[in-house]
Amino acid sequence: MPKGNCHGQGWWHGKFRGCGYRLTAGREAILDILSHEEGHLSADDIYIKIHPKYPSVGLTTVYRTLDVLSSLGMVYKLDFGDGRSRYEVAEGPKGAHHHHHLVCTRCNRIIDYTDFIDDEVELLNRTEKGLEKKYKFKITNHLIQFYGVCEECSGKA
Amino acid sequence: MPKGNCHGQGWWHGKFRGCGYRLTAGREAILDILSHEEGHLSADDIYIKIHPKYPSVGLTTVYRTLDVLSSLGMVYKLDFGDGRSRYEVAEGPKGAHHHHHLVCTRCNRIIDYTDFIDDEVELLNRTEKGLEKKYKFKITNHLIQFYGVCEECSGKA
DNA sequence: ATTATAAATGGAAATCATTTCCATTACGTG
DNA sequence: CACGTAATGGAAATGATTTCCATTTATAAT
Repeated sequence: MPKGNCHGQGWWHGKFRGCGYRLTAGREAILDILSHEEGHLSADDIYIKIHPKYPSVGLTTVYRTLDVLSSLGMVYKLDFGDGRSRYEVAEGPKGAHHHHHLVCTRCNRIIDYTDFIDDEVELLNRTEKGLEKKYKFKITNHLIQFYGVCEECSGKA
Repeated sequence: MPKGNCHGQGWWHGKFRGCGYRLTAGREAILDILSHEEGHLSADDIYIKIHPKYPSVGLTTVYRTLDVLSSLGMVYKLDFGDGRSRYEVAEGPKGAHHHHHLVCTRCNRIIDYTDFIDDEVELLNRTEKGLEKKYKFKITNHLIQFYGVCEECSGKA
């Protein structure tokens, strides 16, 4: 039983079982890495991190699991323009705080920010309601990213 | 001289030349397609559309040109999660109207919307200013997308 | 106009993330 | 404990994008 786990095993377990998925060792390992590691991991990053402890978990399984997690809404699949998908745990019941991303187009560094999030979310909710009505579109999620040049890179001119 | 061209050749020309790029036939053809075609074209879409008229322009050149256009900020490179990049002309001096995207996660249809854009942009500008100061990050661009299920797909249940 | 030079090109081959295939294994119900 | 189905791993396939390199072309200088 991992300590400091901000999600609570019960949640994963319930979500999986409820949708007819089985909670295997590999899947737990992947979720565990995602919720304990900082940053925005690619499938390969996760594979590498898991491998020492679970050498039997293959890259294919990592991809498959990330798909499942993503379709369950437990994980967000992100694109920062570097040619590979990146994943991060979604906010669970007691989960991570809502945040958005600043993407440096020079060095590809990602900064998570939570500033102004309340205003953003408030506006987004309003916008979502309006869009849902107008386009008869059921909105489940949103993405906001700002692109630009980070402090280090702008120093380097 | 294309008619109804909402960008004006002068702009492209100036932007290219000013940055030391040469304005070749292939590059013009690509920009032309992008500014006259509806939708969010992939590199291959563009290649196919150009090919009948410019059979000598290769796919490699399409990719290269899109990179240049993208780095000049004349074209946005977008990811809608279907495994290929999509491109659209950025707003030029007299260019296309600012809009964001609704992405259907079932059928991958994209809806452009301009509703609520003014409020969004107002908030974004405020947020950008705050973020720039706090993170010493020079913001050049932003991305907003909503994900969900479109009318047709929710009918199909 | 002519030429020199560096940029741009196309086509084939290479790369690399992701998916597919399929025979084997393991979960969880009965 | 046995069964049926979901899950697995590893190799091979796929498909978008990039790289290579010999050839062509746009542009600035003559």
